Amino acid sequence: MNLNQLYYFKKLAELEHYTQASKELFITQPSLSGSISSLEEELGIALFQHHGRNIKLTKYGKGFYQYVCSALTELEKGIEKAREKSGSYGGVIDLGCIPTLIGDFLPVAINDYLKNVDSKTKFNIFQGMTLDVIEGIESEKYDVGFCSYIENKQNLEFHPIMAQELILLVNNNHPLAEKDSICLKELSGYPLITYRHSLPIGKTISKYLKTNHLKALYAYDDEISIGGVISNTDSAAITAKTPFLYQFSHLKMIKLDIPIDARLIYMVYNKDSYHTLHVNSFVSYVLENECNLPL
Amino acid sequence: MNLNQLYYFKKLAELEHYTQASKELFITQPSLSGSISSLEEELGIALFQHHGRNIKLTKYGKGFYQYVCSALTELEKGIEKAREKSGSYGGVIDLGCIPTLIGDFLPVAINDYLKNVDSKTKFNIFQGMTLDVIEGIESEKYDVGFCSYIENKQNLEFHPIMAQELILLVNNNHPLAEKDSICLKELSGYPLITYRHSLPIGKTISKYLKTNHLKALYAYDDEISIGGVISNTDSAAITAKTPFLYQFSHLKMIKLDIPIDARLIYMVYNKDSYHTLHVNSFVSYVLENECNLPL
DNA sequence: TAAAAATACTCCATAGGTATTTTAT
DNA sequence: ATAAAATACCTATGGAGTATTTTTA
Repeated sequence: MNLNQLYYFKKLAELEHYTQASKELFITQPSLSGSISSLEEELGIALFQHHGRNIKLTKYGKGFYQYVCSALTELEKGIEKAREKSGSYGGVIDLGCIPTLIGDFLPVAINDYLKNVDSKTKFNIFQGMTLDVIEGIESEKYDVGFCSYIENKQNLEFHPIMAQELILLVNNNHPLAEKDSICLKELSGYPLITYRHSLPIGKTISKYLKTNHLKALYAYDDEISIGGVISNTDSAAITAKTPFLYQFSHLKMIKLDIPIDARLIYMVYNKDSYHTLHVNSFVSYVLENECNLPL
Repeated sequence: MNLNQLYYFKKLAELEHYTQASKELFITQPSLSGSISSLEEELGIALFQHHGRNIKLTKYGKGFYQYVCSALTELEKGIEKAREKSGSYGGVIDLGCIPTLIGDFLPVAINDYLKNVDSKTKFNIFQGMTLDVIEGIESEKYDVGFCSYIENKQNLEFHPIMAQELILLVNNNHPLAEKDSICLKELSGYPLITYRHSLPIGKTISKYLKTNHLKALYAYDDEISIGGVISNTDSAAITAKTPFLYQFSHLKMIKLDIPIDARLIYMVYNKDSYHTLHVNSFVSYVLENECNLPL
């Protein structure tokens, strides 16, 4: 038995006419006849019967037809899914991304790619914390991730794509609100909040605070939470400068003496995973055109 | 693409080891390697990737695997169903049968066939009125039917297989209960019931009653209904003598002057339909061994 | 070095083609 | 006479084989 026999059988079952079916199948009538004969022989049962000079499906052919249809449909779905990942255009790319890039870097990168490289590519975007993104990359749920750096991941390839400036955030009533820039050591005595310590950015900030003997409340996951708190308390926050913060009025962003490359965001992918041409193409494009690194 | 490639892919996806898979598939490792390569090429996507000297399914291979599995499962179900109808033994035969033979003729015929010809045959028995049986034969729902004769069915082949004696049925209190045999014309004046006129047996009986200027209530579908009525009224009934009547006590069966072959029951099948070897074998067996006709 | 997969090539089975015959309208 | 399917025969593609090389643990 082979796949063509099944396609031939399906068509013949629908038309109940060898000559007609053979035309639609782009084979000759004797070829179709032989193909069906050998299928019937292999099954040990007549799928078609003669009614005068014409043919009709038998009871058994009708039964077999149902199974063949669903088998072929299922197979074709599989082929289509596989092909939509490849093909010369129109691939599918699954992206994992931390919140801070979702509204800013990522749509720009994707739009540029669609405009300049392949407008038929479909992007599935999943949002999550860095650890979620990394897990998705390792499990191959995502093709490419955008997140912080994580150590001891030999199978992952990290490429820095942008630096986020770390700033001091206060509301307009805060005693430091007058300043445009400030040193970390001047913060001593002011209540400070920042990201949860389990996040890479929390760890990074913690490093700078410790060398300056500063304490802080490490409790937040993202800039929106931090912005909300700062709007309504007299705490100050160390946070990444992102467009999310612009939604709050009455906030003041103050430059800090933290190196511009202290907080880097990376594009990451699994070195051991197979990637489609589309994925590779997107990765290359981002590396060459969308990186925004200091110096 | 061909079916073997799919079977090969499935096995390789499960074992993730070419040499091992090729053994289980009874082909050589290079053959398997080539087969999978061409499948990957046709799909335009890598289904497996290298991990050192071993291989692993890719994300895309995993997706494709799901579809291939269900397609192959579906196909195999179809093949199995088709083969179970044929095969050298163990076929399936669908029978339609009127109630009067269900408990008597049919189980005997089937048991004899299972004992003497093919013990692996499976019989699906469906009960219905003659017209239901005929409809099932015409629609190929049934392979073989047992029922009365119906006219103007050129595509159906009827073979008489038994005669049922038509008798007068009364209860023990009936004035005629003393008699062992009686002529139809002696029934004038007694209330009579019999089968519904829409049934073939009702038509047959009606013919004999009319030639003797007798009237009757044509209202019943089967012998059990008739037996029940006769047990509890002082009507008499013209009915077929069947084992169903033995469940009633206090009933008397009286011979009538109706020819023994007035009521014939037929085996019927569709001349235009394809029949498996098993069906043909059963039909022949019944004709040769289970017929019980007068003279 | 040994185990695994890929490559190079060879061969034959068979899918599909052409020409023709058989069957039924 | 004609339309439909089956049969007979032929050809060429490609599926599977053997022998060998490449890769990597």
